[in-house]
Amino acid sequence: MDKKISSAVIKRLPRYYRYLSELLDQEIDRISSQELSKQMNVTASQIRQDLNNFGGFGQQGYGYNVEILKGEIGKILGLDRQYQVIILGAGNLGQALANYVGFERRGFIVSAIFDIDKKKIGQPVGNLKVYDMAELPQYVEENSVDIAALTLPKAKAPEVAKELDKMGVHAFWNFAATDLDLPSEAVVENVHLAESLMRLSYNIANPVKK
Amino acid sequence: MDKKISSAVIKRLPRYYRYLSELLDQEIDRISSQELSKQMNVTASQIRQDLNNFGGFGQQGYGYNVEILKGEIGKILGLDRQYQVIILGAGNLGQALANYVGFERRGFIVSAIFDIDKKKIGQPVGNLKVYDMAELPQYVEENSVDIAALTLPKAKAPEVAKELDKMGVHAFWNFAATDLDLPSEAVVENVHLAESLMRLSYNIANPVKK
DNA sequence: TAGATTGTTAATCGATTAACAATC
DNA sequence: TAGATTGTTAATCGATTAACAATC
Repeated sequence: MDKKISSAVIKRLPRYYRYLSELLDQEIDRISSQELSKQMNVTASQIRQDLNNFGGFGQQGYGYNVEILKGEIGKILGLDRQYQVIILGAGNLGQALANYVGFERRGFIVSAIFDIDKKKIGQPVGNLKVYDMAELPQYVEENSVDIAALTLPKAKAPEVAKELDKMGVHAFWNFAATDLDLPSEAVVENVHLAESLMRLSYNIANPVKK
Repeated sequence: MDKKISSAVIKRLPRYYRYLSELLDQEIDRISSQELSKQMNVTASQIRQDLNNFGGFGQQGYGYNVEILKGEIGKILGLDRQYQVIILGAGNLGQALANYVGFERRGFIVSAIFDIDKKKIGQPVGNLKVYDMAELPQYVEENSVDIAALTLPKAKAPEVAKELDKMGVHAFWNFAATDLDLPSEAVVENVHLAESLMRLSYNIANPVKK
């Protein structure tokens, strides 16, 4: 019965969540769709439509309670639980992700980082040690793993993802410059930095004319 | 006269570019929209519509020449020139970006990295040294800077961006978890990793039902 | 109660897909 | 020439915006 939520809506939810968090930090406890729309540069109509995909969180004549709304969006986004994350590839980016404490605060716990490079194996990264990629199957068997972050070369990423999927890890945060091509149950969120940079260069090369 | 290209199209261009690069690596020199559509999992119609925003790059009865098409998309994306990039914030992410050689290959040259932390200033990052943020105005004056990558805390990012904009740097690759709010001529490409992770968790928490 | 603002339906706008004539 | 495939118009689909009755 639940009607499918469009991906356009889902893309916007984290931004609502961010703005609500900031309002809460400022100890603002209620907000109208109109006021929020001004701050976020979207239409009030869109905010109300988006939120009403999930239920009526507001109150006529009053607006939305910031704390409650933040909580509801958090639940929708699945932020009311913890996720165990492993990182595949201990290069610069993998290490940066491992060291980023912000993720931990939001419930994404990096529990291990793997590499194939003998020079890296055993080295410390944050308060972890780099594991040998060869130990991956055993690790996944013995530990609960919710998300695999792929920060390895594009040539390796699809096969490692496929193996992980077979081992029972079905959610991927993919930083490799390639598509993963996994069975449809798998969940993939791509972060293609090179593509992001190309969009930036497009907008530099093609300025909007006045 | 040029009709405005929708951002949906622009978002797809880098992916076309990536697939064409791979075809070229495989020494495939022609491809039809239908064959490409199969590989990329999009409709052939969409590919032809997208490309025809920019001109007729194909040939009836033949398809598209891979090398020529890649070159044309590269030009559209502004990849036929070099960009001087500076990085603001020498944390884990800033260092990872500075060390990532892939960008250099595509014409994005990281020429300097800045931080405010005395312990980091002067330290080597790749083959650069971390500059004192206080030297930023002088650096920008004396060197050409096309893009500023912002990998600093969200509390600092908007003000640093505003200063850079005033100094004449108008393109921002923003990794800080905040919106920048700059004059409309400025070009901003956001990479909000926390939001990306939330979309992943949404899709874990709300599996598509069969 | 009067005023404010939501929730929701209807109207508009834009993007995607389908179809096919043009043409290599 | 015949076959293939583009470029482009038309049809469909979906997302955004507008409007307003419901209601706090």
